[in-house]
Amino acid sequence: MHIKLILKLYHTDFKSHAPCTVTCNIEINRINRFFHPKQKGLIIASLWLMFFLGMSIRRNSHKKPSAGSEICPFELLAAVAGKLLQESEGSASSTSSEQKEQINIPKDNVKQEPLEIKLKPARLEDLDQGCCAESQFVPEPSILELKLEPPLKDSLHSDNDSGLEHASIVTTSDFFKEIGTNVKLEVSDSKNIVIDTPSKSEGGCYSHWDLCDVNMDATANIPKLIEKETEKLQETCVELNKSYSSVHVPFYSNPVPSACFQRHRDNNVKVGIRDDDENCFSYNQHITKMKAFRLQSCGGYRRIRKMLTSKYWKTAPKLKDYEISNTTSGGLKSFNQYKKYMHKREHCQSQTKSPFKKRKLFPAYVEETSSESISNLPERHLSKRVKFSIKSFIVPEVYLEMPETSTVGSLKRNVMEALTAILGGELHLGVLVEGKKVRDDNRTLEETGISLNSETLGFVLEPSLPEASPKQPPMSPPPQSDNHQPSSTSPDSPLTETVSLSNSSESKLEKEIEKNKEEEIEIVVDTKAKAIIPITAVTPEALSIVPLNHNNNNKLISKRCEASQSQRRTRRPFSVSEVEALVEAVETLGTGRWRDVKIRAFDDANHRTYVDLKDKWKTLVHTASISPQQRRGEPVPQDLLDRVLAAHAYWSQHQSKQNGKHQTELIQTLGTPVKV
DNA sequence: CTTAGGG
DNA sequence: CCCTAAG
Repeated sequence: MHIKLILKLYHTDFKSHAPCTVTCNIEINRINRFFHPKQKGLIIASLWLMFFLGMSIRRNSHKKPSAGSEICPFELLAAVAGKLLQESEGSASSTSSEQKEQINIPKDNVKQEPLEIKLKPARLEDLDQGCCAESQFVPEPSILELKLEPPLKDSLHSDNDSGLEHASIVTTSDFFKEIGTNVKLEVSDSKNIVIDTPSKSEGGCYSHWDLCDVNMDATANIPKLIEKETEKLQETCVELNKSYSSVHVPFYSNPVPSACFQRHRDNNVKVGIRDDDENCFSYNQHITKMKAFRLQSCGGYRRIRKMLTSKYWKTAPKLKDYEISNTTSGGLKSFNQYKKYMHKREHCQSQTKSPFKKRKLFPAYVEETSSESISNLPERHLSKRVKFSIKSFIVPEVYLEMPETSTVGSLKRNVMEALTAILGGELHLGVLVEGKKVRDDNRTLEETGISLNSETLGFVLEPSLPEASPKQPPMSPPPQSDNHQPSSTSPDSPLTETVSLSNSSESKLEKEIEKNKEEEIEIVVDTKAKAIIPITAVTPEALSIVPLNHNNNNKLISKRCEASQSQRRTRRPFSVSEVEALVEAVETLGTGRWRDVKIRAFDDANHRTYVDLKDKWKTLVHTASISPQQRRGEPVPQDLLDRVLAAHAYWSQHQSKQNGKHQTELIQTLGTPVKV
C-alpha cells in the first residue's frame, strides 16, 4: 500500500504581504510500514487531521451537514483509512470473518496502488467547487491544499507589538513528525498565529475556524502554538460532530466516527474512532502531540515461531510443572536472567519493523500547556497533569515447548493451562516507560519520566512473582481495581484518577501459541491536559512461562528472570539547577564523598543516587573540557562548568576526601577563576 | 553499603 | 546509566 496523503495549507495573508504557510504532509505509507497493521488507531489518528480539515472545508463551503452523495474530504479520508486498514487486516489475518466489511467507496480506487489524494481548493475562490470537484476519487495523485487565511490585523488583540514583527519561525510539531508528517509553520507575525479555513460563504473572503485564535506572547514556542491550535481544532471538530452525527462515513468496518464521540464526565470531550479490532483512539481534548507507537514486541512473536519450528525443541511436559515457582531464590534468579537475555534480544529485534500480532496498549499522554521547561525548574511548583488512556493490556507472554508429535489439541490445552495459570492467579501490573519497567511504586510520574519523557508508557500484566518484586509491597492484585499509577502516593502529583473499564476478555488462539486476553481499561487522569500522546510501549517483557526443563534450559530461564528485576532506569537528565547543586556540594565536600554529596544536595531526590552524582560529576568534568559545540543536551552554563573544572582540579590535587573544611581554602585557592 | 572506574 | 571489584 502506498498511500500518500499530502496536505498543504497555505496560509496567506492578503492584507499584509506576509504569507504564512502551513504544510502538512502525511505519508501513510510510512506509517503503514512503521507500525503494526493493527495499530490502526495511529493511522486513523493521522487521518483525523485530514478529517478536521475536510470537515471544516465542507462546513465552510456548504454549510450543511448532510453527507449527501458528494464525497468530501472527510469521506475521502475515511475511505483511504478504510483501504489502509483493510490492507493491514488482510495481511495480518485473512481468515477472520470480521473483516469482510468493505470500504464503502468507489472500488476503482481501492485497488489503486500509489494513491495520492489531492484536494485542492488551493484558492479561496476555488474552494467551493474545489472541494466537490476533488471529491471524486482522483486516480491521479493529488494533493489537498487549503488556503488558510491569516487573521485580520484588527481582529487580533495584539496591542503591544514586540520587535519580532517579521520573525519567521519554522518548526515541526511532534505530532506530525511522529506520524511521519511534517508541519511547518511560518509565522510572520510572531505574536499571533491564526489559521483559518477559507470560505466565501462568510461576508468576507474567508471564515474562521474559530480555532486558531491563539494569542501567545512572542516567546512562546511554536510547538506550543500548534498545540493550542490543534486544541481548538479539536473543539471545533467536536462541534462539527454535532451536525454531522447523521453522516454515515464508511470508515472501515465501522460506521461513523460520531459513534465514537463521547463525552466524558467532567466535560472532557472525547473523540475517537474505533475500528473493528477494538483499537479505539480517544482524543481527549487535545491531539497535539501524537507520539508514534513503538513496536517492541515483534521479536516475541517471531521468537515463538522460531521456537516452534526449531528442532531443538525439547520435550516439554505439562506447563503446570513449570509455573514460576518461588522455590528458591536461586532458581528465580536464573529465571530472571533468562528474561533479561530475552529482553535484550527483543530490543534488537524491535527495531525491525515487521508484521506481528500483538495487541498493544494505547496509553495517552497529556501534558499541561503551561509547561515551562519543566526540566529546568528547580523544584516543581506546578505539577503537570498526565492523562492516560489505556487501550488494553497484553497478556504476559507465554512460552512453552512441546514435542513435535503433540497434537494441536494438546497445544491448545497447554496454552490454555498456561494462561489460566497466569490470569487466574494474582496479576500485577507493570508500568513501563520507554520499554523499561518501573519498579519503584513510590516514584512519582515525574521522577519516572512518565510526565517528562512522554516517549513511551506502557502497562503489562504480569503474574505475581513473589520474589521478583520484593519492594512492591501490597499492590492490589487484580489489575482492574489497581490504580497502578506509581504516582498515587506521590505528593506532587495531585492526580485525580477516574478509572472506567469495560472488561471484555476474550481468548483467541493466534496462529501458534499466542493468545491475548483483553481488558479494555480506560484511565483518565486529570482534566486539564493539553496534549495527548498516544503511545505504545509494550514490552513483550511481560512475564513468560517457560518450561523449566531439566537441563540446558535453565540458563536461558535464569536470564529472563533477572530482566524483570533489573530494568534500566529511565533516563533523567540533570537539570541546570541540579548541576548547580551538585557543583556546590562537590566544591565543599570534594569528589570522594558522594554519599555526603547526595545527602547534602540531593537528599530529597530519591532518584539520584550517589553513584549517579558521581557519574554526573564525571560527565560534567568531561563536558567542561570539551568544546561547547560538542556538548549535547541541555546546555550547562559556562560558569558552572568553570566551577566544575576548578573544583575538579582542586580536589584531585588535594587528594580529595578529607573533612569538609576545604570550602574556604577552595574558595581562596580558586580566587576568581571564573572569568566571565 | 560506599567508592572508584570501566563500559 | 549500569556493573562491579574493592574497601
